[in-house]
Amino acid sequence: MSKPRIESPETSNSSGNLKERVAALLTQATKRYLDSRGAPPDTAFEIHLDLPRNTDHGDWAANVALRLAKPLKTKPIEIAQGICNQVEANDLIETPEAAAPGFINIRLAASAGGETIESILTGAEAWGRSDTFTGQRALIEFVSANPTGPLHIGHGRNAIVGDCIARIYAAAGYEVEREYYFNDAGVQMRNLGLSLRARYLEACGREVEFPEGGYPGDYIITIAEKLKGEIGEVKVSEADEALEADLQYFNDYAAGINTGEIRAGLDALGIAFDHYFSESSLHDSGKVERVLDRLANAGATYEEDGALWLRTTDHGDEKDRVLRKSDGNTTYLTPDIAYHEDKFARGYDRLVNVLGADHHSYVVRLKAAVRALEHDAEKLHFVLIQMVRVSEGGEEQRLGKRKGGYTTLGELIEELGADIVRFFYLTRSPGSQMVFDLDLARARTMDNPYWYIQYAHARCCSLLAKAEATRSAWRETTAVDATLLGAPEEKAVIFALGRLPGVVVDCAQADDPLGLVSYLRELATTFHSYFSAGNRDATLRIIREGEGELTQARLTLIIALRQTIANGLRILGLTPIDRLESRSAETDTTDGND
RNA sequence: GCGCCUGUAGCUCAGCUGGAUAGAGCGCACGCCUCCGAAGCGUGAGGUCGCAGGUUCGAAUCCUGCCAGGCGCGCCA
Repeated sequence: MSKPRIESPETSNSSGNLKERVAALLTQATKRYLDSRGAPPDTAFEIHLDLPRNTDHGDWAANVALRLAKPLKTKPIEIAQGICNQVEANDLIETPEAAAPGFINIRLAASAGGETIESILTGAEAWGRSDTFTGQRALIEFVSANPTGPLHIGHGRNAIVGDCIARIYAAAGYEVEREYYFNDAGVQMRNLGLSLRARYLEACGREVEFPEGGYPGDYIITIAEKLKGEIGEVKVSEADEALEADLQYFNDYAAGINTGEIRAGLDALGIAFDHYFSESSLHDSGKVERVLDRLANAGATYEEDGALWLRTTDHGDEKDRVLRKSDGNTTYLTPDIAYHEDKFARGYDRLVNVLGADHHSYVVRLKAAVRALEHDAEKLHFVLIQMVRVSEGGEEQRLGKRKGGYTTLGELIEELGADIVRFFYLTRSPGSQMVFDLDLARARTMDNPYWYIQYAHARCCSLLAKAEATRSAWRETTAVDATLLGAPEEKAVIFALGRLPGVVVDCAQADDPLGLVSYLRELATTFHSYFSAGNRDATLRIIREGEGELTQARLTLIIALRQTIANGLRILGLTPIDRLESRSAETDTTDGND
């Protein structure tokens, strides 16, 4: 049962999301058109608004008429014309035009531009947020790396994408919680303890064989040295019965340090979790056993070869999966099922799991288990994060935790700063493999899209400061005479501003922040273009001496623009910059080649 | 062998719930600062959307089969 949507006329959604309002107008018109020609009342249609490439085609184009041509057995252009005729008088859009082969082209009315700016200024920090998903709760599980070592650049991508999805969900109205899951009961943690034990003994001058499946990275040696510095050379028993107790000690010590580093890294990125959920708690509380019972009662399991199997093939898997091995231990899958049983019991409307693409086979398995438990698997979304490589000086390095040396997330943040790291991770779709271009990320030049967007924001600040400093009289207001903003460049800016709430909702539905990043780049381009138009044509300059009302209107537009860029950046977790440092300060080329 | 992801301009990538001449950034070639920051803007060259079929009024987008790259295929996690 989905909860009813809460209608709240005070949020920016109802007043600010032009796209939704235009779609509503067309929906009404289409219904009236269908009625007028006696079509069956259940005739299905959908209003889909596209951004046309060609500005002659207006601000939006709808293709309903083309889609209705077949069911109505009518020429699409006739349907388009019919729908256009049914659009009721309004102050939002100009009269729509039917265009061959059957598009409906929509152009915003000039007054809608004024409305957009007013929505932004009255919305202020809330502009861009909407109530589309208000009343719904979402749980975003991400990172979930075990504390067996520092976070690497792959985890970084997961962390940033997960956090941004959470932020975008929140902006689209969801009540969001972030969760980090630890597999702290498995062999990975045991291997960590064994690894530290070996390194500690080495540090004490003993010759030991490094454990199979252990973690060879240098960071374990560092931890071992730290440990030795604290406790000195303590006798470590080699007797089997003593090993487990020792191991627990080494394990806890290493996990403690690694966890601290992981949290510090996430903290540096501005990522905070609402819950840290541990696998061992599922065992302790009996939830693992309970979910096995539930699955058995549902008839989804069977015994074979001394093991307990789950019939995942009933739900599209290629083979059934073992839940409990013949040695009596559960597989890693079982506590994960219990974990998701727990998530569903907590009553979320949407569950998002952000995980590495190398775990994709897990998706079918887990969804099968969720279905077997009779939960709505549609609520469970997976975002698969593809591999990250780093390129520097034209060379690529491939990174793997088990191979030892690699770039950690911490090193990346230290060198570039949290915001640039965050931004660069977002410039590719999560499902595409990405090459993190270190040279470009370092560059404080026009090539770097991060600075390009920040420059647009800084330029707005600079203009407003200039207006303050000169005698151009203007006042902060939420009202604007949009008829003064009729230049094509101005209309382009206004229209672009109005898209923010819709972009955010689209990103939420796609579980992909890239659309918002692209939007901000386009918005920056639109503004830079407008600004530069003033260089060609002085009448388009924003601050015009002696033209108070015009300057007033243009500066109000700039305030709305600054607000929109700032809000877009903040939704992504980035901090808008008011003033860019002069470039000459860092012209000396630093070479890190020695 | 099977499954998932990817293949779009020289390079890195958008677009892929089908729509009007296929986009951006970088690189390349030109042009624009007595003037609100040129960290910018404008113009141009550059593409058989991996290949071959199919569905459709219409396919980069959907379906099928190939080809290439990545990842994963355990009573490991």
